[in-house]
Amino acid sequence: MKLQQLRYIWEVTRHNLNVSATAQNLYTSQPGISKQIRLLEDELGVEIFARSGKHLTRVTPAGQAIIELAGQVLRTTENIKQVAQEHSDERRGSLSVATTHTQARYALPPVIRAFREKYPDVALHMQQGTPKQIAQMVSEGSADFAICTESLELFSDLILLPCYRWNRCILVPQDHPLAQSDELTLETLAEYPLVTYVFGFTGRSQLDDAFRSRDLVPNVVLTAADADVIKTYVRLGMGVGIVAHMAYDPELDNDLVALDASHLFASSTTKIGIRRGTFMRGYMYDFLQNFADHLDRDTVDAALEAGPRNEQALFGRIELPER
Amino acid sequence: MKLQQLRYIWEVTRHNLNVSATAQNLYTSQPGISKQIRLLEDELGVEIFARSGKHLTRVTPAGQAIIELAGQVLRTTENIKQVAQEHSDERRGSLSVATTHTQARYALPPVIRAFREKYPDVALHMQQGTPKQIAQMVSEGSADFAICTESLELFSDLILLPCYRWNRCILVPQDHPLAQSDELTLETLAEYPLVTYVFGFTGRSQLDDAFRSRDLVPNVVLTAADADVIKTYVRLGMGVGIVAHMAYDPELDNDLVALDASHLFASSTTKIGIRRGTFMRGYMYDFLQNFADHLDRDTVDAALEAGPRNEQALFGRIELPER
DNA sequence: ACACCTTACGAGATTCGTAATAATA
DNA sequence: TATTATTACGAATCTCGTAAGGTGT
Repeated sequence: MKLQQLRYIWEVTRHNLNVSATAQNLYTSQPGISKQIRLLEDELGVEIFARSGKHLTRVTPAGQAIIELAGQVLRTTENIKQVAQEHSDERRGSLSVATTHTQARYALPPVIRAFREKYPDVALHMQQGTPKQIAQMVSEGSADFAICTESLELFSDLILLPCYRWNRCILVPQDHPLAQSDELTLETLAEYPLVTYVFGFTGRSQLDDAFRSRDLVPNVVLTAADADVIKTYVRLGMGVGIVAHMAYDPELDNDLVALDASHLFASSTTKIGIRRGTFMRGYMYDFLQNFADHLDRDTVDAALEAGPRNEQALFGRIELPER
Repeated sequence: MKLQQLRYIWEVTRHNLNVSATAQNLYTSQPGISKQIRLLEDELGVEIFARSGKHLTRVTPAGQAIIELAGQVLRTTENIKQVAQEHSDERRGSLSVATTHTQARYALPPVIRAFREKYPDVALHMQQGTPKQIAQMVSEGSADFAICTESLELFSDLILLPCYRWNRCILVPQDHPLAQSDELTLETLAEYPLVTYVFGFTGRSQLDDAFRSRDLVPNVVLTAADADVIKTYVRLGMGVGIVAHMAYDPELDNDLVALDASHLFASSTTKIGIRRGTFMRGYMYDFLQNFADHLDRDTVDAALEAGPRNEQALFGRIELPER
């Protein structure tokens, strides 16, 4: 059994059992991978992939379990490398952050700036995606941190660190009737065409819940994945925008009127997801605390050690900052 | 990074940093190991072992962490092999049981016999040792099950499955004054020279506790690791024997008188310790339930899944059999 | 002086890539 | 027919064991 063989079966599975595509992705040859997989199967005495003729069609039950364990092995070897690098040069390394537009655009810039200054030799990667995609990335090990508000709960191998709470504001052009209103209600909102986030993004579910609990059907005429697009269409008079409060910039957006909507919707919590068992570099702790001050090293370690879904016990008492 | 390199650093550590001894044990050459370790250190950019001249003197802090992770990797690869074998032939495999004399001699024989009959193609290994040694073996992965009464709690990576409760009896020659007594007390016992287990063996601590709680100092004139030795010296008139009840065989030991002592000492619990994360073969579940009927597959799985030291929650309500 | 690790070197095995072959959708 | 996995084979690499060389106790 070789580490490469384990990597191959893992990667082939990740590439929908397409050996050719896997080979290209790993900059090696199809026959090389094919052969190593064969050798591993021979050594173990089990078929990992079921073949029909010359195509891999599916993973056998044994393969299922083996690939799972192979993933564990690969992640642990990754940790070994991290440990080694931490001890050889704690200022060098890499950090891969997967996040959504909202975080990348409004919450992360100051954190990233400070991090770059303190750790100029850490290669920083940011990957943008939907909440599900970024959670998947971290779960697979292709990113270190997932930062978003939704979907992280779906992956049981992620540790969740709550960071801050936030709520929404209503955006309208200055000449809009609502611009003058001082007692905003859901009922009023429901009368206007709305422009807000796509489902699955940036606390959209909390928004729907609020309307539903009053038996209202909001008239959402346009949805977008980020606030910048939403603001554009609000400016075009397409409807009333509902965005995260932090997405309103009093200077850049001074052509729009922002009305606080904290009383209309339940607040959302932005969290950071980390793969259980990840080795934490020193600069990772630093990044976390910079993003949310209550996430000091001890708290994070405790969360990483804790069993599945123990966040409540750890964070139930902490007063999260409000944005 | 190669699996062999990880195995080498792990084994060298286990052999007190003696590369030569490790090489002999692994049937390979010293230079081979030396070189692979060097290569790994070069690749990782960290020294794993500290050297003074040409001797390995100790493990570096980085090495400490790396070796720990290497152990994880090796155990996971072991699990991969087990999974493969389970799927290729569920009747073939191996089972390594580490246990003490008392279990091996009095509790295990019927279980072993039944197991051998049902699984003739499973290679069965039994290793005898002190409770600490056998716990260590399982913790290191050189045995699957640790079966004993003491010391298992000391290893936090072991899952403990309580099996049965037992207590002691007093053994005396037929002409001994105590042979007639019908109301045995600790005070009486304390008047006679005693022969019993060595400290750290077979519930010895419960025995000491009982005397101490009455402010008595037992006159222990001889200690042994097993009941057979103890009985031998009881026969020689060396003193009054205190052994596990199951160690008295009415037929073979009919020259001795056994007096029940359950009312004098707290009962002890024999447990099975399994390394957390071990892949369980089908025949392993069978072995467990054969040894203790309440250890069915679901119960065992639940215990293996549970967090550290959750045994109380799982087994608190189960009435353990008494022997 | 002994035990031990490291370096040097050569034989054997392994991996990997190219080219050719076979099978499926 | 186009795509994809397997087989064949040769070149480069790597692993491993023997023998020699230093180093510390």
